[in-house]
Amino acid sequence: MSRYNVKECEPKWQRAWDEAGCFSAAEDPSKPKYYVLEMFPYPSGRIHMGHVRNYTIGDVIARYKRAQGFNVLHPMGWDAFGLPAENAAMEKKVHPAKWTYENIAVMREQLKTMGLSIDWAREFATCSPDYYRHQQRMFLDFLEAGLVYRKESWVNWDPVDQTVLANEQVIDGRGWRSNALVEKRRLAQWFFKITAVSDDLLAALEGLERWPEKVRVMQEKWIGRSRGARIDFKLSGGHDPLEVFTTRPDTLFGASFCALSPHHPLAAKLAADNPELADFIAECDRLGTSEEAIETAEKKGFDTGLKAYNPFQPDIELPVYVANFVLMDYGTGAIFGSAGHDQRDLDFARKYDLAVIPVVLPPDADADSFTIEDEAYLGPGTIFNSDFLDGLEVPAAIDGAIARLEQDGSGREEINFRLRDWGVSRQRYWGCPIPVIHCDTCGTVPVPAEQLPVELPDDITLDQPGNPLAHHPSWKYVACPKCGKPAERDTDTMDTFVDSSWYFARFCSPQAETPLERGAVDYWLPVDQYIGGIEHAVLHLLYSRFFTRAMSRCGYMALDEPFDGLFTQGMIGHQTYQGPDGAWLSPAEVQRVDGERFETLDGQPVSTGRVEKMSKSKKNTIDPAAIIETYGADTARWFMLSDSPPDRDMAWTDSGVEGAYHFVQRLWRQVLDAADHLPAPGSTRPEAFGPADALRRLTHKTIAAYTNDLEQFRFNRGVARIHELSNALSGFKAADEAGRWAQREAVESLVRLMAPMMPHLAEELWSRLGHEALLVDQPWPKADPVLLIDDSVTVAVQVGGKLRSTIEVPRDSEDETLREAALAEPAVQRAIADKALRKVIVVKNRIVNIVVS
RNA sequence: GCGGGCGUGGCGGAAUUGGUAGACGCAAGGGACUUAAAAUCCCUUGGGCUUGUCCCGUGCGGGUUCGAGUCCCGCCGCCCGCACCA
Repeated sequence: MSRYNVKECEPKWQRAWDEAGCFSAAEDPSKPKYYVLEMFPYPSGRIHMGHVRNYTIGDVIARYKRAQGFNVLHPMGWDAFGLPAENAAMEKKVHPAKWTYENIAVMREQLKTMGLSIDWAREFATCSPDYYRHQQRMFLDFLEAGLVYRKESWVNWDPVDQTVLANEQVIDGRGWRSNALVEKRRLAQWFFKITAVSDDLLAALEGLERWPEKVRVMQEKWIGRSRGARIDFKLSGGHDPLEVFTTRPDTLFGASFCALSPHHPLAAKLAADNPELADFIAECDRLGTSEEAIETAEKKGFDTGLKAYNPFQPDIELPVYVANFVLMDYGTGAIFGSAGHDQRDLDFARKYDLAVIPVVLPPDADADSFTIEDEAYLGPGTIFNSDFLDGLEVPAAIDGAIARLEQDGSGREEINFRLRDWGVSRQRYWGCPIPVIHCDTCGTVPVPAEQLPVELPDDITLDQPGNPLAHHPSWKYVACPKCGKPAERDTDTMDTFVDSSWYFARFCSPQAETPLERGAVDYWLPVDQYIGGIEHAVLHLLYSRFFTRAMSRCGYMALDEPFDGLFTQGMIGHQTYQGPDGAWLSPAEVQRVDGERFETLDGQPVSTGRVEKMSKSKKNTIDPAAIIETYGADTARWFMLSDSPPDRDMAWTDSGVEGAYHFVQRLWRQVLDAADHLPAPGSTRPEAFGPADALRRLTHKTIAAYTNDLEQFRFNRGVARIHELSNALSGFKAADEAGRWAQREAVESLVRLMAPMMPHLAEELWSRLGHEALLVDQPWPKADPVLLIDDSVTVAVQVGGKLRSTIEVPRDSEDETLREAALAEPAVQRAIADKALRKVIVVKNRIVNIVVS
């Protein structure tokens, strides 16, 4: 028996598709478009299993939509700027550009072996001046539109990577790449004004119906809108009033102190002639922002001696503290403490022996006896101890308090966001240069359009810490474009998340002389289906949403949301192995004998750990290139789609891959066996089908259900249906011409349906079935509705809710017929025995339940 | 602590959205073919026993219903995200 020759067939069909130009996309207003995009890869060196899963899912969708008649755009590119290139440059003494482009070359070839339906003519790398010059152009447009600005601010400084990080890039107080404890520094930085659209970014989340709920919730939390009031507290000692922000103005009558952030300007002012306070502030800074520090930090305060006066109770003196738990970058950097109804305020009040005045009475509590002990009361209730607010429910009291503050002129309603503007300056070489020039006379001057791109110099030295662009002997020295006097370029480069915030739009017209071509983006955008990892739920996906709005404001497009549908795939894990000494072992170093695992080299017993995300440190990675080399791309793709739902984490197993490979070979044999005696393609179908009807029904049911599975990303269910049809075919023997026709229909449908998942095998089988034209150009099969409905159905018969029998009856039999047939079953009679019939529930085509007493 | 998700055989997972629990696959066991192995094909496979179309069974305890993996209430466990946001 012949075997399917993967090594011959896969390259053969890849060439055939390529030569026929199957996947090159062009605008065609007469056809509905469909833009499928997977998150583009960082060129780290080799593709990994996460890529294989990501691009397999995307390719299934792209090929399926194409077969359905959509004009599909499915491009690929490289997120090519970033730190690893600089690190590699330092370690291996190779230029970041060389390292990056060599990696791209390797990964491009690896991706091509997967047989993806990609329009490679649109490929680009973000590190190319042909890409980043347009990014510089847009940066300047944003600057002009007021969406970019420069300011000095406290920033997150990563001492290992020697660069600034955006808030989004600080995870648990550590740099997202280096994992180093982040420090606070004050630097002049460029910012994208993402807060200008906070409200819209939040409100529009609701319209993203084809996004995972989880991602929308994460973005909602990140944007963090809260409604409250900004209130002026008069201060003693002739100071300006203290502004505080609160979401609970209803608790103002419970105020017992005020507290400032250690970074608050007033704190600094007071510290100037109060050394003890200065010491306290310094101590707060030392504690830092690390997770441990925050977790264990006790609430601490320093009494400034100042007094504050609540606008509703101007006669009561409130002490003013500087407190370590008050954040400078939220609200106004100052709070009032309402100890009864905020846990932090309560902890603080107990520690410094301040008043605790409850002002919200829980629904069933008694005003005379209600007290606060160790837990603040945060729930709903009625206001008391609060003058004009007494008797109001909390929401009404909030409104009432705000109204009174506005009336008095001592405060106003305010909406606050957690979201901060996006700091994009990075003190690194391998990124897009920020196209501005600093002139002593003219200040910050944009680089004139005709001087773009500001290109990175090639001759750099990476062996000293800090920014190579700043060290470069000549690069930064230029004449001011305005006055002509000597000036300096900005030596920072943009955060690489800027590069990935608009690449999806650039794919629409990758060769355009302008950043984007209006006709192309209007036709292709938004991306209809975006696919990638959940790890970008906030960062990349939020930045892209901002960028799309910013690009629209600057006239590049007329669109708010870049990604109509989003699918986040799960991670790929593998079992972990450890030797007797606890050292991690790679799967290749482990052998299985009689169900036990041993080290291949020395036969030492191996302990098997849980399935964990593939990582170099645990040595549980599998190189996809090796898998494709051995089994072929179709096997790898099929296994990726087989068992686990695509949004869930999955485990890579040898036996799973082998199972997929066996199925590839089985399909090959099955279709070839059948091909020999099937009627030729194009001959006429006999009138009567008779005995072959069951196969025809299954074929059409499979088409309908499988199509539905693909629409819903239920690939594992689809795979099972292919198995089912294949199983039915292997038990099928054609008795006559009609049978052979049904068989041909089943086989060809099987091949057409599996094509998005296993494109090479399907194409080969299609040609072996006698077809001249490429399968990839064949339309998606349509299910015949008549064949989806069975003539007879199996109805379950229960007695008292327990299954006792099943009956085979004509479809849509009358209730009475079902009832009688059910009662006639011997097993049913036995179950009823001498009990009285109470009632019989009949659900047409489904079930009969006989209730006895 | 807050928010979200999940809990079904040895394993990955199905279950028409309240109607025959365990589709499909993996693993395991048995058999056929073969001098043998590989490959392939066939059969068995949730647990139990009294082998009956019997009993039990979808994390645990209750409830609603003719009927619950699915809905409601209360627990337990795991995973993910956020975390001094006033």
